[in-house]
Amino acid sequence: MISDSRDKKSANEILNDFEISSTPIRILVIKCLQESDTPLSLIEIETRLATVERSSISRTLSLFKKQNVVHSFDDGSGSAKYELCKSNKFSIKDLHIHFRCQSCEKTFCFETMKIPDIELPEGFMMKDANFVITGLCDNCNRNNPH
Amino acid sequence: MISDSRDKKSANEILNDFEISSTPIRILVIKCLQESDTPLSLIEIETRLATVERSSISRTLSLFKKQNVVHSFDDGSGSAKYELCKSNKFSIKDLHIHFRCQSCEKTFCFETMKIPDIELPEGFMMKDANFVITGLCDNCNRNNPH
DNA sequence: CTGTGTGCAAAGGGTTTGCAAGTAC
DNA sequence: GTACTTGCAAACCCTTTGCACACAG
Repeated sequence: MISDSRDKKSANEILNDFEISSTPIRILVIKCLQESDTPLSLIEIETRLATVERSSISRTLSLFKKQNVVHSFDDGSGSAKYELCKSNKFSIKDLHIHFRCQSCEKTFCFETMKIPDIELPEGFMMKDANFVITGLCDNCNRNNPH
Repeated sequence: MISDSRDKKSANEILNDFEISSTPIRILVIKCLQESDTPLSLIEIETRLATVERSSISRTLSLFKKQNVVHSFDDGSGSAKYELCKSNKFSIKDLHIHFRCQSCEKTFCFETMKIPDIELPEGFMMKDANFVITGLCDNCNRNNPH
């Protein structure tokens, strides 16, 4: 399976690790995210998993989010995007920059580009951050010269 | 008027500058944004301008956005926030970091903190960016010690 | 038998749009 | 009179929820 070369764990292993009982839909959702090269929205997952009800995916994602199996962020497209977490413990240090192409609408993870350290004003406390750059991706930039 | 000390121009002057015809609603929306110390959502503007229809504000904001009178960004609250632009020409260099407090739900502009320069992968082109930090603001942090 | 998981339909929140009446030049 | 503005109602998009059935332990 393609995904296994990249994300070592099987869907079942992930569910075990996070102490979530294994069900067909949960496995499908994890595999779907593993096999995608970009973060996906609820509806994109639904499209890929044609047999599964949107509400079931929604509930699955809520559960995954609560348990830190997935991380969600808002890429400005109008719908939240979901990606598998690398760790089962949330850390600001793991957050990376995302890029959304205005032309092909794909959202890219720049996993090596961590969100820069920001010195907040006195008293402010950072809990989470979302840094999304929009523009043209490599491919669209070449095909749509301005 | 309070706002005029901060944003030198009157609503009418702004409309003139951007070559948008002056109407009562447009003036109200600009004043509302000038008088607010935080960016506002469509619904927050509607609440402050009790007499004006939501759809009219929506159309006004669309027009303002197109003409670069206002800038909109997504703070993760579920509704887009609008703030007046400092310049009538959009520039990535003017973009600054926003902070949303999870407790009081206020969104702050950190105008002095520009969005850091990011070196994108080969071929990618930045057109816009949205960097929102969430957490606790000074005030809520003090009142809700964890 | 009891928990949990799922599908369906409906509701919800935020925003935009069609249309017709109102206004300005 | 023509073009632009506005208000109202309805539509729209994305997501969640209520409920009843199905299924596993």
